[in-house]
Amino acid sequence: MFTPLLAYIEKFVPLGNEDWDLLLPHLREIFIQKNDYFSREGKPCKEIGFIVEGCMRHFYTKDGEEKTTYFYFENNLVTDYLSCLTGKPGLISIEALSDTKLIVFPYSVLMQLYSESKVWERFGRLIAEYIAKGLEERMTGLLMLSAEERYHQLLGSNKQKIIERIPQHFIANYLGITPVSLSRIRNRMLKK
Amino acid sequence: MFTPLLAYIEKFVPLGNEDWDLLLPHLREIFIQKNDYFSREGKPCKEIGFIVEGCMRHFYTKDGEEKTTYFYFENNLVTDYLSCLTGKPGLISIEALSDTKLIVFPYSVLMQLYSESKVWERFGRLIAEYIAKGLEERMTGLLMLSAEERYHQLLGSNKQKIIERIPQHFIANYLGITPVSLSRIRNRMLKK
DNA sequence: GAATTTTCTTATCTTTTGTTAACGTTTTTT
DNA sequence: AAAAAACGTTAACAAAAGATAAGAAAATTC
Repeated sequence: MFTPLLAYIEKFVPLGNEDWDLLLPHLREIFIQKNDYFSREGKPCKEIGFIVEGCMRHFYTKDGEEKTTYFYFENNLVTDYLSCLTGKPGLISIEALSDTKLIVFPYSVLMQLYSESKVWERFGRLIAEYIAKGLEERMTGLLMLSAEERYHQLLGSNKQKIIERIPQHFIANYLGITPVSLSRIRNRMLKK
Repeated sequence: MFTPLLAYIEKFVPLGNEDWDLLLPHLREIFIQKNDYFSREGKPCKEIGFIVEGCMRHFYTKDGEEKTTYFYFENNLVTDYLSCLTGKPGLISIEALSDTKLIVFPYSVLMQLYSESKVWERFGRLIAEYIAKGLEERMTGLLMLSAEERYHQLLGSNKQKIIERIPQHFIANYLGITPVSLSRIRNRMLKK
């Protein structure tokens, strides 16, 4: 039942039975319906989720409008990382884009594991490095590429599933532009 | 001689003498003159630096032009983190903006320490988390704030030293705009 | 399956941003 | 100290992006 999470973790570190058993009792399976929330702006996020099925969007609110800045898919962790790390209320919300099945556990448990086990501490480092790597690539893209180039990059990436499932105005936000601009970019592409 | 680095590390983890002694033999003090490089695009970055004095810029080249995207100051680590993590050639260069005094050590040594000592592994996690936090905040700014808002934020931040020492066209790049646009923003501010 | 809502595109207008170039100032080099 | 290079501002024009609204298509709800 929890094996997809185990497989994910083992992409980072080899887990002995005794290590896995430290986490196992704290795992729960939950379901979040489409349009319901995993984490809400203003509330501290205290859980880590692993998406077994479904997808979610990460967005913040500005001037009353929602701006989607990230997506989460199957076989990936989902959390308001910043809120977990700082313990402060989250600046963003995470909402299910479809009915979603998750494995969740408290961040406090993970912190506990960091102290108890060398393997888990290493996992914590590798995950943080993995996240930093992703953010750095994303940020470089925002600074050095035009919106059009970013869209092309997105189309050519392994994130192509984004395109298939996600409404376009969310993708526009992800690229840092308006839906109208994205529509124009798509239009231009057709003509070439 | 190396105490500023020790103090920096101890902001993350308490270091016993035996932990510090693992790193100490690998530390070197180096000087990089203004306009010389710490790391170069196309070459793997294999060293971590700690700036004792001076400052540096992090930039990439696009269409033959340099785009500055980050700055490093005293009492902070400097490295091409992405290149260190992946082992691949760096996409960016790091150049001294003034004569700079650094303490450096090989990334390979740090990785070795991660395996040898629980304290160092924890340090690696906390540093990675710290970097991820910074990147996330920066990226959120790029996506949810206008260039003008970002400039105001920069002025009001603890990074105000950036403003004092750094040529404005570098700051413009940092904000993701052209120098001309930044000049207009500044002009508008005067009139208010 | 009809009605409603959501999503995407297109058009128009406005604002912002980029580009290029000129000019004065400051800094660096020699 | 003079010459050269780098820097910041401004202006004029072009290109891109935002705002708004209208309409068509698709998806959802009832």
